[in-house]
Amino acid sequence: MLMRTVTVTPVAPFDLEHTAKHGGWEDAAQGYGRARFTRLLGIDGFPILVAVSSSGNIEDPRLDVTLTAKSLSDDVVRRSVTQVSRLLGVHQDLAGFYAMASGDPTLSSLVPQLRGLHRPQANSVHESIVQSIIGQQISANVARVVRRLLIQTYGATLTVHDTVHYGFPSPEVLVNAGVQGLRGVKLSQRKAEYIVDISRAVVSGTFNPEDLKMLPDDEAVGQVVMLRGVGPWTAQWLLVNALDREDGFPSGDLMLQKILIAGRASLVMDSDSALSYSTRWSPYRSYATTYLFAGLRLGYFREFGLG
DNA sequence: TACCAGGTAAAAA
DNA sequence: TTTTTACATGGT
Repeated sequence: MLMRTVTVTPVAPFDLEHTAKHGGWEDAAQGYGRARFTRLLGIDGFPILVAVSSSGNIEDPRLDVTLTAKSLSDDVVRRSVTQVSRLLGVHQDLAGFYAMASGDPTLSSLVPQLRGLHRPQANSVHESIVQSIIGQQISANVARVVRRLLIQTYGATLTVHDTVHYGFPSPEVLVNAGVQGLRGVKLSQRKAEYIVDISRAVVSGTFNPEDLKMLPDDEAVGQVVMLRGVGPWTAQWLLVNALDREDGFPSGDLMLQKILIAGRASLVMDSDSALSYSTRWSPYRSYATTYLFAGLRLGYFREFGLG
């Protein structure tokens, strides 16, 4: 087993714990513990374990990225570092969002507590779509159980220091697992069909998910909702979680609607009124979304019965 | 026991 | 065109 360490300098301010622990979905393929972010990547189909720790501070951040794999060419190292930089959103400039948030009644007290939180990005567009389909209509806790089962059943593995690390299953593996295989990890018949169909389209080249990154927001949404199993909620989360757009807003999200009600003591909130309310945060709505959910995980809305 | 949860597609009206 | 309904399952 080989190891290499590379230093990455994020755009300040950057807080690794906030970004890796509170910024996105929990996931059996990646996680934060002992002041380190770990993730198993697949580069050219070979598993690469990535571990990231902070060696600077929030205002002068530096990240030590350690790669572990059976072989590590310079090219693999370079691509792995590029990928993990994307995962942690190190290039994102928070200044515009912070300026907007300082004058906003809902965000002004929350945002300083999360200073340095960047928006984590999914490992791939395909992975983000699959994660979202799993999460449709079920609670975050149930979704976590299903995701862990899927990843530990079908993901690639790499054992380092007697610890087994899991990667997220590739489209090929999900096609081979088939609908029956996915039902076995507690997915519904319908969600299993969605995931197999979309994965098959990726494998066959009918659908090239990474091409969405080159499209404007509305065109990317228009393309992805044509997939069976992907609706507006999934498409909007994709803008935030995988396409690295600054102004996505999943207005149909029930939990987000509840957060908005809590923040403004409003009586009712549906998708349209949530979208209407959110325009005050434009063009930084992806940041607002990420910060609100991070606040939720930290118990910031507990007084309103949330979290 | 019932009901809800970071929705969606398909059927029914 | 708009309104229901089925879907799976862990937590409360």
